Amino acid sequence: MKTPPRLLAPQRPELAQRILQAAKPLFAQHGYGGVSIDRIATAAGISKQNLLYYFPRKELLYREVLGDVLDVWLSYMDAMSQREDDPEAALREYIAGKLRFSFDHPDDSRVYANEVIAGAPHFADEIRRRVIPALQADVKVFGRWADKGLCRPIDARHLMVVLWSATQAYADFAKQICLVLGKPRLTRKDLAVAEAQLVDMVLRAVLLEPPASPPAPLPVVVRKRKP
Amino acid sequence: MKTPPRLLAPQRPELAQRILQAAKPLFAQHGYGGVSIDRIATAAGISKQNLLYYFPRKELLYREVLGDVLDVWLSYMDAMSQREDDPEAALREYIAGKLRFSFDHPDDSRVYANEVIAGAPHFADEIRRRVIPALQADVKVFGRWADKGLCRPIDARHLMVVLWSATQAYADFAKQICLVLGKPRLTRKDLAVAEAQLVDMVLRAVLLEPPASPPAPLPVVVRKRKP
DNA sequence: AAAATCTTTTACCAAGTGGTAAGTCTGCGG
DNA sequence: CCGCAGACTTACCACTTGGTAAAAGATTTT
Repeated sequence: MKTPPRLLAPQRPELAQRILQAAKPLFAQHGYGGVSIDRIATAAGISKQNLLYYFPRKELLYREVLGDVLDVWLSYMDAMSQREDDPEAALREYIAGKLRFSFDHPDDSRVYANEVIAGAPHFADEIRRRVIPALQADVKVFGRWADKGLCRPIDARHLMVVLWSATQAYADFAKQICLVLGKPRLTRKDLAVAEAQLVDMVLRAVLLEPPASPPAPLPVVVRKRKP
Repeated sequence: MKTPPRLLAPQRPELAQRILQAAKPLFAQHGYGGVSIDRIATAAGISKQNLLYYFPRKELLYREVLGDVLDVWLSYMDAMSQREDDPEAALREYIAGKLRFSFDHPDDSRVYANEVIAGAPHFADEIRRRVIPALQADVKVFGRWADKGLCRPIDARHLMVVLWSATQAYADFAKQICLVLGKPRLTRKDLAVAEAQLVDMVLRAVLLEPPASPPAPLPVVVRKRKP
């Protein structure tokens, strides 16, 4: 018997890993159809045919990238189910985690965004299998919180839309946000401001009794010009 | 003073218009690099060379599409400056408008999203010229509201991020939201639920005195199975 | 050292890419 | 009827696309 068709990587060959790393930012920027395997190979410092040795078809490579992306993404998202008892702590942790993901792995976020915008042509099944259940678990947590009188009865699904989109915007739309903020790129400080404000907003929407008015030293409204 | 002259808009040849219409959904789904002019031509029902007669280079066609997209987008966004006096009404109108845009012009939203995710390689200048000023005007409105004691002093820029991303998510990430909601596609009713909840959330975050607890018949938390 | 396996390169291909150049076909005013 | 400009087609081009086939190196196993 030969090596079984390897699907997911039990210790992936080093070069395969390098290829995936090279492919990620390219797929992130240009989408599946916008990159050629040749460009990826060049970016990885090898020949196209050598790349095809590790990933016989372009789509296979892409799916592998997407799979890795999803692994990382989900690993940042298990805060909600951890703190079943404490909505405030759970939500704080969740938002912080998702913003950290956007800051630390912007390309992952963009790859995923591209795939979804395109209508998830290569990954709808995987999303159904791995993302939706995770989300539904979180939605149920909200249901239990509401039952226990720990939070207001809201439609958790739409709340998750706000949470996901607002946090991922700091990765996917970073360029635009930079233009808005007038900076060349986002810093951890920017993300901290975003986090404080988003947390405050969500807690006000979710909790029965809102947090003490300004829960943290809220930032200045608009930067003043020099006098 | 008049509105700055549209570049190529004054009575565009009918066929050119049809080409742009055909190009939009393709760019929306696949991004700039993911579509060939040949596919666009076929979608428009003409030959590639005939397309090149109207748009001599691919990038020109793309920019024209982007320009149209931006026109539509901005036309849905002037609510904030209209109601200088009434934050609540202004925000309600603004969110409703942006959600209407997502529902009525999802492809426009996606084209724009793709461009920004790619780092705005073809349109950074246009964004600087047309989007950023519009946004900064809105930010200033928040500043005046705060000065007049009409709203809490928040960082309006990050609030706009939430507003933009959350509303556009219903276009860009429609596929994923459908999977989450378990429906084949989004309906006006879904958007109405989203609107009610987002409005409620934002008003709680922005206004000094939050809206009466459930401002509208809030939806059920999770749909029940049939008994 | 020989065999077997794993890795990489060379050579090649049909189809598709954005784009050019030169025609042909229409309608229309003179 | 002519000329002529705008609209469209035919023919072509160099280059890139994803992918195959096979041979040549390299490494490990026997």
